[in-house]
Amino acid sequence: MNSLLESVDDPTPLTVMWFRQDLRLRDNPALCAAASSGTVLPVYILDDENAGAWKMGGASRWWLHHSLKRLDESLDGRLWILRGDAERELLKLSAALPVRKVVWNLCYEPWRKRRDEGIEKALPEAGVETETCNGSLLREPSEISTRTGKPYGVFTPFHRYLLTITAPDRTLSVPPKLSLAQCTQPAGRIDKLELKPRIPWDAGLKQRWTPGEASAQSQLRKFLDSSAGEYNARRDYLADEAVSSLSPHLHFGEISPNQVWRDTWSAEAGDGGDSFIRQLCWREFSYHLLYHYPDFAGKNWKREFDEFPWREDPESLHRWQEGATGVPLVDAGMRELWATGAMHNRARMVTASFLTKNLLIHWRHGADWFWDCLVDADLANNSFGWQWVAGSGADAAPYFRVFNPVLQSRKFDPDGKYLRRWLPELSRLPDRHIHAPWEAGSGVLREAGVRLDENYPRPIVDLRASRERALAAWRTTRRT
DNA sequence: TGAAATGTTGGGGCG
DNA sequence: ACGCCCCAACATTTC
Repeated sequence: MNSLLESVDDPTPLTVMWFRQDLRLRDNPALCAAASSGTVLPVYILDDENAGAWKMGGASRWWLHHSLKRLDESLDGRLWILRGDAERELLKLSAALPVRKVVWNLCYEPWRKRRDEGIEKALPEAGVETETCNGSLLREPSEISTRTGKPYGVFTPFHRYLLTITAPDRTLSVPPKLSLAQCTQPAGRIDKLELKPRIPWDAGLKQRWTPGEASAQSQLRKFLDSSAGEYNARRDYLADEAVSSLSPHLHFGEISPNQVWRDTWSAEAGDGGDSFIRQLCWREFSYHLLYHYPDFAGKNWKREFDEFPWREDPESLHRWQEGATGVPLVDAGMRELWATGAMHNRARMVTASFLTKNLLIHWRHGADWFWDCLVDADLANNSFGWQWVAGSGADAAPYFRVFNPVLQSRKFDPDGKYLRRWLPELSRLPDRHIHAPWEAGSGVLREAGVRLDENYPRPIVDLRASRERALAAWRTTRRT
């Protein structure tokens, strides 16, 4: 605390801009609100104490490290870094500095909502004002309901409604003229959060991603200028780079969904644009559900799945995690995840279907692994996606919709480009056989240098038999 | 934002 | 020329 006090050389009342999932200056309503009330002290608090089971995973921490560095640079090195229980830290800060007010954009994870409610009481009791804004969603989940006043449980009407209330555009908040507080912390304070991995496994992440607001802006620009028009037609093709790759930027709030929405409409990208906007609406939908059903991240939304006979099978789970199931598309996806911290959406669906249906392993195990590996790990989206595939979620795929990873592979990676990128041991197999090496003749395999069970495994489950097993399991718990 | 089983149709080979 | 069979191609149903 002494270092805090010493750094104060100015008694001007301060407004704290508490950065959370909004690591940007552009279109940041809370930052604008803070700037308009005077001298701003920008603060970030790494609060692992309140996150519980949802403490940020390894890949996300890597991203956060770099994003904080960029944000700090854009704030002339004035970003104030704290760590620990946010309420305690804010109270300490307010006691040490002349803080008049704390402003932030809302978050919607149950643990954050609970914590923030406490802070909204505690700060005023300590004589500090608070103000909250909406900076992470198109619309506040609390403002949206069906005609009967209940939360939406089906995507299509939710989507339709969102289009009517949000189109044609929304105003972006203007980047403020910031008057930053004249106090600084010692250098190296971001490094001290120890967000970067101790053993350097982050080479692939570095190569794939550039965290930060500037990168988010150029990524959106690039997407809208080059591939948005073809997004609808090409987004499912695994080897194409037709997707926006904005998910981690959106998750950390390096760009606002509001701006993405607006810029996409103005780009007039036809059905490619519509289709992309629709994805943005899926994001809103998962936040809507998490907000209204705080159990959504941990529990089956459809309660009949509580009796589903999931298998405990650590060995198979491990093979799935490391991309050694013997099913090329599943392994390619899992290796992409491990190497880059992200996975093509089509591959997410296929790998998740394989885990929950062919392997009959609980979606929570899959969600936990993704949570740790994804740079875009997002409680709302990740939980929603897993429950959607597993069939236990709101407006989910019906359980019997089992993906056949070989057919998906042939359809969405016809020339095996994606498979070859992630499975070099199979790269010499001809297109015809790369999707299912165990079905290739021994001559073909020899020619390509593939030795089953030696340099590439046979499938750990029979696809047809495991599909039948899953359907049988589902029939035992089904309520009609 | 499925896959597989089952049903239907129509062209072509062939006795 | 005709009926029959095969089977690809497409449509429908079921899980």
